[in-house]
Amino acid sequence: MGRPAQISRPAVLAAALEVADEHGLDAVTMQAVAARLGVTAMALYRHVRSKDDLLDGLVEALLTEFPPPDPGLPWRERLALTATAVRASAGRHPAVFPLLLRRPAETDQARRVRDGVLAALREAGLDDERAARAERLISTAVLGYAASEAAGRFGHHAREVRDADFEILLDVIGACVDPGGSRSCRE
Amino acid sequence: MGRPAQISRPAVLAAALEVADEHGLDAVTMQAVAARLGVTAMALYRHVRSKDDLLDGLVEALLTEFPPPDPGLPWRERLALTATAVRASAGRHPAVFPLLLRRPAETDQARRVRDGVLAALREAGLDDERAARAERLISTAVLGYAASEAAGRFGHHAREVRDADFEILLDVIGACVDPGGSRSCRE
DNA sequence: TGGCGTAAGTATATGACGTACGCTTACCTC
DNA sequence: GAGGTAAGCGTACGTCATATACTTACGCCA
Repeated sequence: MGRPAQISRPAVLAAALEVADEHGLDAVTMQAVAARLGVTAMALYRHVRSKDDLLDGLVEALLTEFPPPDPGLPWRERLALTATAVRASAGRHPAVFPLLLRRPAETDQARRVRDGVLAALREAGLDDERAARAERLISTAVLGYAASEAAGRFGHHAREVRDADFEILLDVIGACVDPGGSRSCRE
Repeated sequence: MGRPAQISRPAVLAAALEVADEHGLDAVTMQAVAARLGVTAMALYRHVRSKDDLLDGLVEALLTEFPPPDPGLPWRERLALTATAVRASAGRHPAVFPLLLRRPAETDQARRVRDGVLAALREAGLDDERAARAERLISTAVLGYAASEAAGRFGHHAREVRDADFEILLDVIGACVDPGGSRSCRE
């Protein structure tokens, strides 16, 4: 019952993401997002609780962008694919990405990604505690790298340099987890 | 000549840091900082160019908090001390710290810290290019860890767990740079 | 002694922002 | 159609950063 909806929560989040991508995070105002949807700012409040809720939703939307890696692949490849997907997401949405590091990350999508990483680590032979620890460190390093890159902390460096940096980061992570690595994070 | 100053740029930054520590980054408004100093908001503009300049100053102030490690110490210890100091700074000022990852970090203090790390890495035997690369990865990992911890991304974990995580991070970094480490970031 | 220049702080105003509250609109079900 | 109800709107308020112009309080020079 009631009047038919012109907008929806996903539409609000999509519009907000567009605004952020085009004009930066500061340009994400209730009025700007509403204008893009052809409604008034107050109309958004039927679909998001507050501006903070909208920003949380943006983070969630970002994490939904990349699919989980094929579970048939070996663990190391799954880790690399996930990390690369995260980095690519940061590249597509540099303005929004830093929010990932500031917010609790206890949403459904965040859990989905984390569980995938945990599964890969357990497959690599780590017990629950060590896998949890490794996941924390790995996601911190990857998020930190992606956020730094998105924020332009490496901005004066060419793309190839940053790609090489990231490869090394993946190598170190892999070597650290791999049972064959001599100085691993497994002891 | 002119009227004697009641406030100064350092005083403004100190007041802003207090506000941030006590009530969070969002509470750092020109009015709140000014009120703490007993002046009007506009008086601050004699000492900071804009609110952004004030926030940049906050980051700078944070980096000034810890002294450079004793140059007589071995490189590995210097790295660990710097990383630990950065982490401690994040612990003291969790609200401000995330700014470090969002801002260019091309200020004097940021350069001072970076140059210290670079010197340690060159002492470890890395050439200029590899040292620069290692510095980027190391500072990203350390900043990322400290920021995550400050933002509460590991919040539900006990202090000892986080301390142990950080130790492992330092170990991995050390092993990666050390000439003796088998899978190092030096090749 | 007194005015002048000048830098510090104030007063006031503006426009953008987030959001509370109450109203209108447009659909659904009887 | 009449009523219920959810969606979107109009209006209003308080807060924010900041521009502009004013006032205050000092050192200097006559």
